[in-house]
Amino acid sequence: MEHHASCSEYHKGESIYYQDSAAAFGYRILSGAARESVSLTDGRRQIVGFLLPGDISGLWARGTHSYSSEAIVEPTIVARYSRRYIEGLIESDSEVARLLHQLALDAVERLQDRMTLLGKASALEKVSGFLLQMANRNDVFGLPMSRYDIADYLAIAVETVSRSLTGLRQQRIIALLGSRQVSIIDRLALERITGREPPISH
Amino acid sequence: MEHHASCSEYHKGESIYYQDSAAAFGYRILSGAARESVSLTDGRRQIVGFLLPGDISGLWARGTHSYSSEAIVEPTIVARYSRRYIEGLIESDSEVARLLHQLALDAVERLQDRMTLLGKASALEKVSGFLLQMANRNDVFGLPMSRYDIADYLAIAVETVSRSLTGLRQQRIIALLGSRQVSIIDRLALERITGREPPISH
DNA sequence: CGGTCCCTTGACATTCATCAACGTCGGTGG
DNA sequence: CCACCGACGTTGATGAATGTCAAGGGACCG
Repeated sequence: MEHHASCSEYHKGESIYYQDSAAAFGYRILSGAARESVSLTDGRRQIVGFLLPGDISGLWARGTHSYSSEAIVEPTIVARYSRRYIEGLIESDSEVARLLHQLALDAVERLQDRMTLLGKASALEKVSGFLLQMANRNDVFGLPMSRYDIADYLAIAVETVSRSLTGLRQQRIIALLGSRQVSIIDRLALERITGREPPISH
Repeated sequence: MEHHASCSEYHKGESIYYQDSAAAFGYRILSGAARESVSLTDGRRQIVGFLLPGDISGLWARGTHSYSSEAIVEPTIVARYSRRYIEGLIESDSEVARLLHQLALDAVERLQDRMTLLGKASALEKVSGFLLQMANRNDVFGLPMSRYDIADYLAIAVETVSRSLTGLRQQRIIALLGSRQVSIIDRLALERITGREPPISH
């Protein structure tokens, strides 16, 4: 399948694809990071997801992309696959079909996680949940995106993101090594803030 | 496939499946309605989705259900399918595989809609967007769920839902025929609110 | 009746968005 | 090298939106 892919390098801020454009390709981030966003007519922007290395994008849209996608680190390298080709493969190769189905399930799972994040009541809960999502078992990790991106992702103001982070820092729940590097000191406290209930036995 | 299904009738408030229980079955609502919810440690509840007749549930979870599901109207009739059986079918019947894949894509689409709803800034925007989602081409429709359910779905307080609705009613954008029946009078105004605008003054 | 939901409204408290100012960092050109 | 600039991040002050608390009414049911 790899020889049906083409790789491109994108600069920070550069668009990978545009909202409402024909969804002819699937994309896969090889290095760097990107954001998927919707822009509203009044200039507000809603970020619907971040793409990290290994992540797939553009495969679930029907017809046209619902979102646009832009690189957010310098540089970001992306592989592009023809969807027509992929869909042909699905028909002929049940192994590929299974893989694609699995990827769709992954997408559902991530969307559900994101939903429960947005459903949180307070800004502190949202930020804490976001950090836990970004901390993939690793207590120290980098944030490739800006505070503005985080704000638009969580649907709160930039200032509130900043204040929540300094609040967490002052309580020694996290430490910040520079503004884009986070270290979780007290993971339990973070999880308590987000408030997911432990399993109930029957 | 139908003879591998079993139908059950649920009373209002009765659980169809439980959070963290083994996801052994897929479900399909035949009549009535249900809600999918997560309960948080502090007693708050987050509703992640409503299930209306024809809707599918439980097929995307891996291992255990992330949510619990309860009937919200009296009575609610649900068909239950063994997932093991379905997964066997996927292997052997590419037609079923395609159908299931399609259903997964639908699920992604609905989750994305819901996400953009939650991403809205103001409560009025959320409620308006919710009404538009429930009004499926039909300007007059019923709301099977209570105000509390709507509140937990949109992550706002019950009182705010109520106030938003009376606000819309006072501006003659909607009419309420009893508390569970809505008639959209000015769909354009609703869409304008959802799109981007601050509250309209009177 | 008397109880229990469900819905609405009012009064008040709190959170958060907004506006404004300032600091930092990295790049760029004088 | 330094001055300047723009992007980004933080902090403070303030008002508006919304959560919280309280009360009451209506529908349904025993």
